Parts: sequence; C-alpha cells; structure tokens
Amino acid sequence: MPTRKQLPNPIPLIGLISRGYTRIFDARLRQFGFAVGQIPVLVALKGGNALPQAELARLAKVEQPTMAQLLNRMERDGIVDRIPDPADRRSRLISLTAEAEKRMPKARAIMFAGSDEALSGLSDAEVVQLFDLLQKVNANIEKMSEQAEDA
Amino acid sequence: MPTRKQLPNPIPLIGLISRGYTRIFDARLRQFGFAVGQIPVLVALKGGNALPQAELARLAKVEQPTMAQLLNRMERDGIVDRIPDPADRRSRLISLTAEAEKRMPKARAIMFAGSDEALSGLSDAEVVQLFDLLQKVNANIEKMSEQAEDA
DNA sequence: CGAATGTCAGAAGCACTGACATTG
DNA sequence: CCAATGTCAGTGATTCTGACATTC
Repeated sequence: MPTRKQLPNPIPLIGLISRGYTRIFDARLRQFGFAVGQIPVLVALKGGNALPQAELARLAKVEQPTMAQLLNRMERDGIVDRIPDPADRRSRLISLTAEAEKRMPKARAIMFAGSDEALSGLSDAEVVQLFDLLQKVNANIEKMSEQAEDA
Repeated sequence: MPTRKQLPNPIPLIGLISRGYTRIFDARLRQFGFAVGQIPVLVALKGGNALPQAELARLAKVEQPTMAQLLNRMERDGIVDRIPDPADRRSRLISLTAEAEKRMPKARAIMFAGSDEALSGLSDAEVVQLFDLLQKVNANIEKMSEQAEDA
C-alpha cells in the first residue's frame, strides 16, 4: 500500500483547532462558571438526569480518577451535587445543581453561536461532510485505541 | 441569520479526536523518546535549523513560558541543545541534538503510518477535502482569537 | 528609555497508573 | 471470592499570568 506522502495531512490541524477552540470557548464560558472540559458532563446530566461517576467517565472516555477530579472541581464550584444512591451503597448519583441548570440555557446559546462562528464560510453541505469525515477518522482512532489495549 | 440547530456539530468531534490521537501517538512515539507536544519544535528544527525560543513559541502558538518549559523537558531528555547566540547576547539558539536527529526518521515513519491508519477508508479526494475544510475552520478560530485579544 | 528575550514562581486544569476500602 | 464503585496518593505534561533581569 502506497503511503500518502504528497497528500496534505489533516491530523496536525485537528490538534491546532482543538487547542484554539478550547482557549476561546473557555474564555466565553467562564462568565457562566463553566468550562469546555465540563461539557460532556453537562450534556449527560441536562434536564435533571442523575448518573453515577463511573457512567460519566465512560461517556467522557476518561478514566475514573480523572472524572472524579473533574467532579470535585465542579462540586467545589457549585455545579454538581453528589447524592447517595439508595439502590447501591457504593455509589453516589451526580446531578446538576439548580444554579447550574439555570445558567445552562445561556451557556448553550453562547456555544451554538460560537460554533456557527467557527463554521462560518462553510455551506450546510460542507458542514455535514466535515462531520461525516471526522466521524470516520474518529472511528479509526477508536479502533487504534482498542488494538493498543489488547497488546 | 438562522442558526444551524438541525445540522450536526463537528466541533466536539474535533476535541474527541485530538485527545484520542494524542494518547495513541504519544504511546507510539515514546519508544523514540518523543511526544506529540514536541512535534512543532521537531519540525521547526529539523535538518540542523537553530532558532531562538521566542520564535518557536510563535510557531507553536503558545506563550513563551510554555515553550520554555517544553524546551526544559526536551533538554532534560537530550533532544535539544541551547547554544548562546553570538549575535544577540540575550538569546540562545535551540537546535536538535545529534541523538534526536538520528531518531527522527524512524519517528517520522511511525507518524506517517499512523496518519494513514487514522485516515483509512477515506479516498485521496476526501483527505484533501477534509484538509481544506479544517483549514477554513482554523482560519475562523484564529480570527476569533485575534478579536478576543483586541477586547 | 522602551522593546525584546528569557527566567522564575505560582497556579490551575487534565490525564494517567497503582493501591486500597467498601459494597454488590 | 470476584467484580464494580469509588477514593487516595503520586506523577507528568500543558498552559497560563505576573514579576523580574538582561540586553538590544
């Protein structure tokens, strides 16, 4: 199989965009007390959902201690509560505080507007295509990840 | 201007891929003593180039102390040297050690093969298109970044 | 003197591994 | 007993801001 030496390599661009995006959106979310790293948790708990920490770690694709640390910060900042799970005494269910739930809509609006800004100049069809191509890349990355675990 | 509520949002995917990519490629590069975060520096210094720290910070789009810390680690690991700049006594020129230069070709091959793997299933035309779309997004992000600085 | 180059100190967020207690 | 849930301790890389010395 020939390698793609003469083709442009999109991979480094992805890291560059990711860092720039995180910097900008962290600055914009800060006024609401949120941060980009918290988004998977916020989405999972939106609308009164209550989930155990292990489930959140799986959703965010990070290890449990990593999620525990994130939740510690979020608890410290009044974003989440940890309530003992009556059905499983090892576990505590994580949910958003009323305060956080109240601030979510405006933060979501900021995020939507920011995404539009980041995608400006792309047609609807191009946005869909970008999404599809990135999904394929992500599937490949996940496959590579699993293979690394087996080894 | 209508918002893109019903369109898929590629932005979160970019962060996901970036983290997965960094995890996998860090593991693969470790055997050569390199890391993903070092790539901008390695590319800039390839082939005997010698640059001051401030220039490297500009290229990698990070602040100077961030670059200084990265270079400290790379110096500790025997990847770069800092040699006093005869033309400017404030400055030291950064260059790759012979050891690092020797290990570069194999590391580059690993990176190329990994990129191919991450892009497998995409046609050449799709790779080009992905690259073009990401470049547009990156340009938008950089514009947003500059506007944030003005404010 | 003002600007550039770099260092140092401090802080915060992110992510991991390994060891451990508790509970199902 | 084994597996799952979670915590604790330690480590490391990333990134920033602010203060400062040195030199151009």
